[in-house]
Amino acid sequence: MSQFNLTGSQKIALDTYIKLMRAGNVVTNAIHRHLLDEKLTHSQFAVLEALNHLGPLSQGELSNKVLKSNANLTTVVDSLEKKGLVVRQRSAEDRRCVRVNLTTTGTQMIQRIFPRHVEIVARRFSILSEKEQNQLAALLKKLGKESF
Amino acid sequence: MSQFNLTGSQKIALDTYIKLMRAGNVVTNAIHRHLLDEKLTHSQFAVLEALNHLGPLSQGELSNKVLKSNANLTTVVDSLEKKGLVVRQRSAEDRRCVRVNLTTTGTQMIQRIFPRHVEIVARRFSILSEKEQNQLAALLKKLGKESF
DNA sequence: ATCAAATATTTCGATATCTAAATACTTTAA
DNA sequence: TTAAAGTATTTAGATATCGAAATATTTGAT
Repeated sequence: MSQFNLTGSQKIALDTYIKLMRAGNVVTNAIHRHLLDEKLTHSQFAVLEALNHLGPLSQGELSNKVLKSNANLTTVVDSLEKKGLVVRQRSAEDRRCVRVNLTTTGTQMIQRIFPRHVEIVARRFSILSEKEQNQLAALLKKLGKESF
Repeated sequence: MSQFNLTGSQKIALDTYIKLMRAGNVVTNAIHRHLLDEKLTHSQFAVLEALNHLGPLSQGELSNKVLKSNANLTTVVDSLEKKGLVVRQRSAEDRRCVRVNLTTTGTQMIQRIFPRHVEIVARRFSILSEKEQNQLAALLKKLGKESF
C-alpha cells in the first residue's frame, strides 16, 4: 500500500516495463500451445528455426540466437539429437566447437510446423497495423541493445 | 537456409516478435543481477512488490499479477514465508482463500530494494524519450490484451 | 617451444516452473 | 437439504534453466 516518491519519468518507465513483460508473456503463451502438440519446447523450436533459417551453427552461436545459456544449449541439443532432428559435428578446424546440423527429419519437421508458427504470430500482431508494428519494432530494437 | 514464402505482413510480425522477446530478455537480465545480491528470484520480488503496492492479496490474485501458475505461487509464497518476509492467513469469510501479507521484515526489505529496482528500470528505459516510452507502452498494451 | 590465458562445451547440483490430480471449501439448483 | 459444479490452494511428478566448476582445445606472449 505504501507509496514511493517516484519521478514522472520513473513512473513511465515502470509502466512501460510492466506492459513489456505482459505482452511478451501473452505472445509466448499463444505460441506455446501449438508447440505442445509437437512435443517441442520453445527453445527446441527456436533452435530448429535458427538452423533452418541460417544453416549449421555452433552451440555458442545458437545460445546467443535463442537467448539461453551455453549450459542449457547442451541440454536442448541433446534432446533434439535424441529425437533425431539434429546431429552434432565437431569442427575440423577448431575442435572446441560443435556444429549443429538439421537432419532430413529435422528439416521436414521445422518446415512443416513453421507456417503455423508464422500464422499464430501474425494473427496476434494483427491487432496492430503494419505501421504500428514497425514503430513498435523500432522502439524495441533500441531497448534491446545489449549495452549503452 | 530454406526460405519460406512469407507475406510482407508476416515478415513484419515475425521481426517485431523477435525484438519483443529480445528486449524483454535484456531488461529482465539487467534486473536479475541486483536481485541475486538479495537472494530473491524475480517471482519472489514481484510478489513482494505487488503486496507492498496493493496490500494483502490472495495467491490467485498474486498469480495473475506476476504471471505465474497457481502451483508456482504456492512455492514462491512458501519460500517467502520461510524467509520471514510474508505470512499466510486463511480468509475467515471464505476458507478456501489464503491472504498473503507482508511482515515488517518483508516491508522493510521491499522498501529498501525497490528504489534500486526503479533506478535500473528507469536507466534502461532512458534510452527512449518519455514520449517514445508512452508510445511503446500504448502499443504493448494493445498487444498484451488477453483475447481479442 | 612452452606455458598462461582465452574460448567452447559439458557436467554438476540446485532451483523455478509447469500441468494434472488431489484436497478443501463454497455456491447453486432441484 | 443435499448433491453437483465451481473455486482456491496444494501436492506430485516432470522438465527447463541457471551458475559454477570441469574438460578440451586454441591462441598469444615470452
